[in-house]
Amino acid sequence: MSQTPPAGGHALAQIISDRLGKAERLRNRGEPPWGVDFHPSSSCAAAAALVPEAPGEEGEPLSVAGRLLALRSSGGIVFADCHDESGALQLVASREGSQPELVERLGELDPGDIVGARGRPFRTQRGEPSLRLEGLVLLAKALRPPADKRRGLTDPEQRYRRRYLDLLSEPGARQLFRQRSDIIRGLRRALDERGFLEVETPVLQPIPGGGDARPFSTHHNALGSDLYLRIALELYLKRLLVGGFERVYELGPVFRNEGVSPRHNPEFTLLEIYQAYGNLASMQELCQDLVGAAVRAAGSSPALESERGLVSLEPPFPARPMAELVAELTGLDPEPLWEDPDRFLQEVMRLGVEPPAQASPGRLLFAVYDQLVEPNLLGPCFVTQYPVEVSPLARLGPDPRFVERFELVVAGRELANAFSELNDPLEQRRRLTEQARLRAQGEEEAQPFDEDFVEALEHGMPPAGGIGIGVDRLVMLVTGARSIRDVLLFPALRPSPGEA
RNA sequence: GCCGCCAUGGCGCAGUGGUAGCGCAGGGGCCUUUUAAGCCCAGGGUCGCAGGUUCGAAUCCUGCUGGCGGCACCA
Repeated sequence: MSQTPPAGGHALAQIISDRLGKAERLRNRGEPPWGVDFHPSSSCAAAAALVPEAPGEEGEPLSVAGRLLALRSSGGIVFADCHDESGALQLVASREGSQPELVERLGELDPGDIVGARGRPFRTQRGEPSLRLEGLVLLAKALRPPADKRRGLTDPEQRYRRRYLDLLSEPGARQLFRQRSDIIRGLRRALDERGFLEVETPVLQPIPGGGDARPFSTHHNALGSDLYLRIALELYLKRLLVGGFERVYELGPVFRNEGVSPRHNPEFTLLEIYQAYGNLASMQELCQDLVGAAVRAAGSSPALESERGLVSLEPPFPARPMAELVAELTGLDPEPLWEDPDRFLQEVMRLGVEPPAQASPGRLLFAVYDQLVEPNLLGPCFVTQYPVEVSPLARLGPDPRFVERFELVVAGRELANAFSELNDPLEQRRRLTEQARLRAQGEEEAQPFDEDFVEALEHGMPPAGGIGIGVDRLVMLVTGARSIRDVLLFPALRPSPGEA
């Protein structure tokens, strides 16, 4: 390994080469730059708390481990900021207070290096909690420098592509992902307390059902069959209701072969819950409870600043039929138009709404709601009475044009989707047959027919309530994140040219 | 998939037609209490990629790649 920097080379190449040289010199001295064990007795934050108040006084010896993010050498004294997950502690080596060798060794380390340090806690003249070094061991030499110490990593591409650098240089990033974990744990705890069983169903499915979305496809070599990554959890969880489990949920990734945006990632985390002998009312209550659990777990206030304005997540959330919201917010009353689809279509187009391919009254109503009402609905609001045409898995309501379904809308976004589940196998067969017909006509998002699922219903599924919650969007809402990429550790990006 | 904006040393930025500059980081040196330490010295990029216009392009044009935002689809 050459120790001479390349003449006229790239700055980064020079840095790496220089650091490699340092690593090599350490190795030659019998100090391996990687792979040494070290077990700190204390976290940096805990050590800082043990520092005596009086200047000049020293505490009992202890050890910490972490990454050096700044080194300041001033002649015979060297300061280094050691960071671990808990916080930071300043390491100090001075000719009068430590072995001279330690001053030397600390001084030749680089920002980014991970070290183990032993010493006595004390306070510097300026009052900074510090550790007077009595021992120092390099645990991992960093060959590349950390991000800019002043500004951190501001290029969003780099933040997402090399998340570890973002986490390292932005304390807020780590905090956000800790909140995400807290929220997910809060949801699980709330469900566990209510007697729900967490299950795992296939990610690879022969028929990707339960939602309207285009799937990713793959192939199983040994089986010689095509498989799809699941777009929803619904049909397998309902099979479990047939099987006698009465309260089940699954929280995990689903995959949709669709566009990427600040609110969409091709893989995202979905929570689906099914409760035998539940209905729409029990799902509303559960939904409110879970949103509340998420807010509490995140340590957030129920009064949240969203892109659309201030939102209060204090229950209860009001419930409003879709047709009522449309009439109120667009002035278009769907009721008198229901028997006159042609006029309905005209009125819809007059509002500037892109009409659906199949212009039935229900689809027209949904189009107006979807394009004009939902995006402007601050909420929280349970939007109820969805047209049957757009809800092939939900039970009909008293008015057979509509199903017993709600979506929870907050700040113009769907946060949850719930039904009284359809358990009539004959009706389900008709609805899925209709979906298959639309699919054959080229509607790629219509649901494929799943004979095995219908057969399961023919064995008898108890009446049930079910709900799906977009976990990433819930996390965004309660943490105030603007982009879904901010709440996903490794969001979807195109492969960079170098790794394509 | 469509539209708009962006792309300069490791990081953050300036430079809108005459052959690139600043701060941080990195290298050498001074300094025993610093904490965005300070001071001195030297170094590093041909300006995302490929073409084109021009006597001459980081700077104008075209295409491509990547990112961001919006639309479409959806959660």
